[in-house]
Amino acid sequence: MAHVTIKQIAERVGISKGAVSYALNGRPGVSEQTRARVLAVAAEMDWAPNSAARSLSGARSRTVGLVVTRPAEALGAESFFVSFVAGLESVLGPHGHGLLLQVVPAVEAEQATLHTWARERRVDGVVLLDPRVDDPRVALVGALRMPAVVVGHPSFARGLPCVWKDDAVAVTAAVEHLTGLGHRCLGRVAGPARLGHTAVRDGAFVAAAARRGAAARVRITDFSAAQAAGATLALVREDQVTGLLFDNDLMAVAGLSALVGAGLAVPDDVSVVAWDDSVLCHVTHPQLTAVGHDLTAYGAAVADLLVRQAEGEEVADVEVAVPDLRVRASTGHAAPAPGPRPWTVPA
Amino acid sequence: MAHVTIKQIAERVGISKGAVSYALNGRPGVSEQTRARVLAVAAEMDWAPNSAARSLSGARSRTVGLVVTRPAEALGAESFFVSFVAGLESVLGPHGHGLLLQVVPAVEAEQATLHTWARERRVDGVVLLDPRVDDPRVALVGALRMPAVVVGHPSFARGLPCVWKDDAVAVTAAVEHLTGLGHRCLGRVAGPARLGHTAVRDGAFVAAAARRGAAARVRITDFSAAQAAGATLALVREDQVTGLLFDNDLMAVAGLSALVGAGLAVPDDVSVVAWDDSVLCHVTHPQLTAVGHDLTAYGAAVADLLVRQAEGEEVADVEVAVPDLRVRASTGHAAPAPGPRPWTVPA
DNA sequence: CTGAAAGCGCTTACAG
DNA sequence: CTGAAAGCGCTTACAG
Repeated sequence: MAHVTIKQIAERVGISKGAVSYALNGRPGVSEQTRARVLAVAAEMDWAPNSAARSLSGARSRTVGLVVTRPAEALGAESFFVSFVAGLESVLGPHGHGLLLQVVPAVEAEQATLHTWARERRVDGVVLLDPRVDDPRVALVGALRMPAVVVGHPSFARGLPCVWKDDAVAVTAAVEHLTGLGHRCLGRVAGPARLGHTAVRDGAFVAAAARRGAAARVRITDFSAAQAAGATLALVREDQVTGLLFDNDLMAVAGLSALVGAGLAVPDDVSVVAWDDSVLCHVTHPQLTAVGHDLTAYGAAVADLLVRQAEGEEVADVEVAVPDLRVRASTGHAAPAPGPRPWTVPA
Repeated sequence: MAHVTIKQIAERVGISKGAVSYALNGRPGVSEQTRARVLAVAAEMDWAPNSAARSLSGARSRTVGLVVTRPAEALGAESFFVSFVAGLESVLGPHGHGLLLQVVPAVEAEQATLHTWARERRVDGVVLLDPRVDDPRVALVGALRMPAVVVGHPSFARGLPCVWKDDAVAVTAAVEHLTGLGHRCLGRVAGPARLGHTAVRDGAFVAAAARRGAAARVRITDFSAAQAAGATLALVREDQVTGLLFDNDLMAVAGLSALVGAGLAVPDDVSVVAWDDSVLCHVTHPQLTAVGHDLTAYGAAVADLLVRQAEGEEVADVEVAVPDLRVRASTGHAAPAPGPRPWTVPA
């Protein structure tokens, strides 16, 4: 049963290989009767097209590539990852496409991977995660003439098709939630400055706070738990912040722990808002208010755009649903009387 | 520069395509002088072998497959995932192999994927994660004559090569740590019973507790945070457990939260030991004692075995380092006087 | 040491 | 509607 080819099907049915190919691919050139017979025999023989042969004939590999850079960018995205990939697969699978995954230590290696994939014709297109400011990958895939979809804001895609969500609106909702609770001094524990979405969120954060007459402080981190904890305590102790917005769930959990460890109560002393709303937000005490989104739908939209683009279709940018704020126990009213607090005294 | 083929290299150097192939693959049949010239020209033209053509000629696709089942099994493995895959890639990349990833909703779909990959000749071999008791995939890859490596204990691999670590020894170390602190009644929050490693760990847990004269209770869960929280409270309230061992980090965090939410202190009332020791264990308060292992090395060992097997080598099972216990603040001395406690009164 | 040729399993113009 | 043939870009016996 192994290694069934169209040649064997052709012999069994008594027609040429070419006719078998037409029948199998639903193209004109064979009678419906012949087509039905071919399909039946192929199914009976458990035939499937040899992917290498198909790629070599047509131009397509029926494979899409995804490079994940680790550790910095990816660490924060661990919870992101499985859901997003599941979304990709929900579209790729039914189209018969595979997902080639590469995990690399740094961004330089990512560019080398894209170059190699292009030269080897391994993939029909690639997903570009976490676009950076002046991202070199954008120019690279252009030079390689490689179909690509940027997962992020159009301003970072510079002409490449992208799938994006409006983080600015979500940040604004979080800020208004906190100011609505009476918080007058807000802090944001952000990811690396070179990431495009950091810039978008920072800008929206500062603007939204200003509109509400609240102070806004941003601290940049590398997504690590240690830096998240440090930034959290610095914001609260040095900047008198009482309401915090984090750039992902893991940092929010790390920040929560740091606060509790410093003798501060959440939400009585400080309110905490996470970002992504993975299962982590449900396993803390108190549970975390979070900006949440549908990662699976996000991945599906990316795959859809990529497949259509690889098939030569003209595609336009896609905006998915705006992330929404899911309020839980980690956000509460600010203390009525602002002013010096015990913990502002140097430890 | 696009679409460079060996034909073009042959023309440029002035020899046949066959000779170019020999030179490029380091095979005898060309002079060293010719080989050097070919290599130089290939590099200059930025040539790389077309992967489809190479697969079609030889039998190899230079691709390895990994199927991840979601949600149940995979959810607990999210933190597991990126490190393990990074380990796989650290070996696959230098060998020029790609990793084809599929995320499927259930185990039936996983078998369909393996079948499809075999028929399409998409992969040279597959990684089988989370072996189950009487795992149907083991028989399937045998029938498909598909090279495979089982990530788990030899008793579940039934003849397939496997990479494993001695969980029983690690469980025993955790039990002895807890009994050494004076705990006389231990609980284990386990994953699904059908998973092979659940059986191994359950058995070691009960046996080790018995050797120390301690009581042992096991509660099976589906890896969800909700069931982990429920099992934790049931063990403590109904079974008078004071020392807990969890099957992964996420469940340990969920259990910790449930305990704190129920007014219990960790480690003063209950000690908690997590499993995997991902970053999650560092972002709780208190930080979690955990059984930890080197996931990247684990993945690298799997990839090494798979590549060697796909190349036709006879391979033997590989045992990687025994997971070790990393003691932190979540484990402490048991209350000296056992007996009824306040929280055993029905809430 | 080198060249000419067949073949891997498909797809796709091109004739009948 | 159908068949015979060329071609995708490699690898690999087989002759010289």
